[in-house]
Amino acid sequence: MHIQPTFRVAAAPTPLQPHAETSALLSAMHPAAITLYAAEATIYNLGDAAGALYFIEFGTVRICRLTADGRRQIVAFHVAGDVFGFEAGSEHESYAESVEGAGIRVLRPSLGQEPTSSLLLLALKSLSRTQNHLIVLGRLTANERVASLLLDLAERQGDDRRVHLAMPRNDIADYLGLTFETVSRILRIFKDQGLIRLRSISHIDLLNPDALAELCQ
Amino acid sequence: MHIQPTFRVAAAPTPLQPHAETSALLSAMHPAAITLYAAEATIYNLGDAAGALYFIEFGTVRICRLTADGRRQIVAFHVAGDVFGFEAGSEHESYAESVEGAGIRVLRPSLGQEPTSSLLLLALKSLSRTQNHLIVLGRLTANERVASLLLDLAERQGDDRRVHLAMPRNDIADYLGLTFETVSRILRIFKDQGLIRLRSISHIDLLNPDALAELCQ
DNA sequence: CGACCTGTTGATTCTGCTCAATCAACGTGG
DNA sequence: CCACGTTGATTGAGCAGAATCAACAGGTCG
Repeated sequence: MHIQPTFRVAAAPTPLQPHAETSALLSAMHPAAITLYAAEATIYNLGDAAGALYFIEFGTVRICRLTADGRRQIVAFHVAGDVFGFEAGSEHESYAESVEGAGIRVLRPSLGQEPTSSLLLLALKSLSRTQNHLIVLGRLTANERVASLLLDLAERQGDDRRVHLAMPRNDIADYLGLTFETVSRILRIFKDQGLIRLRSISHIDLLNPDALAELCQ
Repeated sequence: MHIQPTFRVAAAPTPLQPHAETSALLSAMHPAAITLYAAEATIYNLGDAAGALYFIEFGTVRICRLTADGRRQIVAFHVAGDVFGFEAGSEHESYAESVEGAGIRVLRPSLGQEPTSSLLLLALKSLSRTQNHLIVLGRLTANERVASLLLDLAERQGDDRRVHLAMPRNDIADYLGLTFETVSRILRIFKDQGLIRLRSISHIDLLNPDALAELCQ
């Protein structure tokens, strides 16, 4: 097991039983042992050879793309149970970093093997999620974007009343196409409206999920 | 061959030799005969049963998603040679319409068949394209968005100096996360700057592709 | 204890939206 | 053939939402 320095787990590791297609994939692809990544560690970089997939045991991962002048767009956040690393070409067109500390299994494809249906399904789910995010970036207001993120995280974390924001404000902004100041302001607005409670900087109670859902329409 | 009423082809049909993975897919999936669609015709709708894929012989297709209150986001434009219709679940989460008249072959999956690698590759290319569009919507200015569309269309149409805008301004706006007035204004700005020439409402000459490329960084 | 980093808050600016008028292209019916 | 209505595109004026610039607070680490 490879351990990176200054490892720190922000949240308690929450192992998660994988979905049907994920466990099918895990058995088909001979997963490696868990590699531990420190917070802010690079998992793969722009231009790295693609092919392997990554299964998250615990922690949070961000997938990023850059404009030529360095503006960053976070394409996706992945959490425990997710598989990421899909790439159409032979090189990664994005880079992946751990947000908090994370534990990840590398899945290496058996050479010359035809793809399984579970692999295709995972790729298509990724596509569906990404398409959905296009609506967020293209057609929702800043308020609606933040509300949709809170609800999305709540759903993925399996608790519809409490959300753990593993990522800093800046990451949220780069995911939602906003600035971190705007994210901060909108959280405050939601607080003032009694929609949320800021238990701590990274823990938020959703006091009125329905009103939030109403918002992101 | 099924023919829809009031068929009209805006541009001359341009049959295109498919890429390697596409032709592999075509032979593997027993394509149906070409169906002709009139302009603005529905190819599949929200909630329709998914599973089939669609190969474009000629014409342009838009894939759309809606917010709950009816705002539209065009998730992708597809042109001759493209395959679309991928869906993770059993129902379509978006709808597809012809922009101009279009000729399309339906590809029906052989039941119980494992996916081919060419199918996965096409899905991953779709994912890559969609991720790239996230940058456009999340991090580019209005000028940069329009410039990136012009260059993208030029590249896909195989002529780096002339672009055919098959879709109305409103579609461009809903693809780029703008309003149609803004699209119109920016085209005028580009014209005034000598970057483009509006040969007609739907035909644009790129007088300075490099400057446009500079723009979208 | 001081430096640094993240987050919050305020003031101001500006990009792109909204609302509105006008125009051109096209089709229809008198 | 021309008047009229319709639709998409262009252009203008004013406004609003989010960005930018800036100051400051709180927590963490050396």
